[in-house]
Amino acid sequence: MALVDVPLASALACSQMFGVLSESTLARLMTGTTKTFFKRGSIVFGRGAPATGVHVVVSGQLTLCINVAQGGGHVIEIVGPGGCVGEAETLTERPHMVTASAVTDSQLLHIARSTILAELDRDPLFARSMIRDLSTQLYRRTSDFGNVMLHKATARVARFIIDQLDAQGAKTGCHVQLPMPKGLIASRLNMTQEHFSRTLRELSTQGRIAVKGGLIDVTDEAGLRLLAA
Amino acid sequence: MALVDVPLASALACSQMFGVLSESTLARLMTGTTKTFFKRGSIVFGRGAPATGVHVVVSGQLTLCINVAQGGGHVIEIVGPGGCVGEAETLTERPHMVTASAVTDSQLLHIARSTILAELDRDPLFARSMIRDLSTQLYRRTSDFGNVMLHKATARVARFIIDQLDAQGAKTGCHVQLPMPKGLIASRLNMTQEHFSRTLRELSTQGRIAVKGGLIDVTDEAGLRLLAA
DNA sequence: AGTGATCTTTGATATATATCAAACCGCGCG
DNA sequence: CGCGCGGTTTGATATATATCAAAGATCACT
Repeated sequence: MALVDVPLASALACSQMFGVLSESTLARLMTGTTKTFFKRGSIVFGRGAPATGVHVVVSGQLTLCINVAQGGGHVIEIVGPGGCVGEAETLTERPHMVTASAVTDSQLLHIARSTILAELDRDPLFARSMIRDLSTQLYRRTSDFGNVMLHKATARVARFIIDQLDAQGAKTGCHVQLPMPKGLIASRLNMTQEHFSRTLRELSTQGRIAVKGGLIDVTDEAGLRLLAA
Repeated sequence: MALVDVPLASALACSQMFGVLSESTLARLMTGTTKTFFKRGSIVFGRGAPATGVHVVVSGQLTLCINVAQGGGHVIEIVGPGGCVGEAETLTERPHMVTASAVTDSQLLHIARSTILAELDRDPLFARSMIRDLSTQLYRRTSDFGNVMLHKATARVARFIIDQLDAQGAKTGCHVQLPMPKGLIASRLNMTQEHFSRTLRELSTQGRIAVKGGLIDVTDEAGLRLLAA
């Protein structure tokens, strides 16, 4: 898979968090920024390691896993292009609690902690951007937490499909492309691969979806949404 | 229970988040701050309601619950004096995802959203404080999430007791006072009251703890810590 | 096209946890 | 003192989910 070598600045500017910043802020941030590349399956940082800074995903996909290295633990988050990982650890000066690994070949940017801290002091707009980012992540994490605690496996799967449907937009009609191997999705939903498989089957015998490999055809969106409630 | 009526400023200054701020910042914040009081069992804000600002706990205890009003849903967080709730929702302008209710009679401070936003723009130190607070919460929430996903009930209970032990300090020796009714703790640990009760019993027949009502005597701390790993 | 490596499905079984129902206890209150 | 009531325990049972084992499918790469 050939990767376009995007210039640093424009790469940064494409991300949620850094997109709104001024030219001069970006310029200063770039000082402490390095391009990094991780092959599919490799580890970006491991649980327990000190946080050296923030990683921005330019292309590819990362998983954040709890407990074990090797991406083997439970997946708690999937991060795609424009996303950002390691903020909380960088800012609290605590070791990483999660292991980040590349699901696919991934191009990242690494912004050193000192650079982040310095810029936070310098540019109020950057601070605001960071605040927005952290708030959003906290909100999302809380939401996920609730989902796992509150709903049964079927509901979690239904919700995941619905979320994907919403995220991938109406452009695909009623089709959803699973963003990664089913095993990882299962883990993200806090269930085993086997259980996930069976749940998918169950949903499809109920006529709500049709599964063709990693492509899911949502045939009864209303019903799914009801299940996901 | 008689509550001391603490002056606004010193109350604010006692909290984690606002303690480090300058006099003038506090003065400006107080402009948008009101004292509020909630009786045991009453609801501070409900899921779905728009976030009007941040609540600071001066005395008492709040639970944050997912899904249902009445404090009946799953407890995801217990907040005591010095703690702060509603930051993420206030800053992302999204409705509350959790219901906050008072476990005991509680004195709170409410800081209006506009005040928060204005001060974030004005005082970089406040912004930094907010960033630290959000990071810490995100880190904690992630940690809790992992705990629930990864560990069995026994381990979660063990960890809870250990955490309480650490939090209440060595001053109490090896005794832990449960901070709230067992049913709520069970919910916080994502299990039923019954299961919690049985787990406690199991731990005590193993000789690791001794339970006397809401008071727990930790007789084998090392063993407990092992279980909690 | 073949071939290994990875991902996925299926089946049988074990286990953790929830649910339902009832008894029990401590405690404020009349 | 006894009464009622929220909180807690206990027991019997049901259910959701994990685990183990093996077969099947898919896909990158030769």
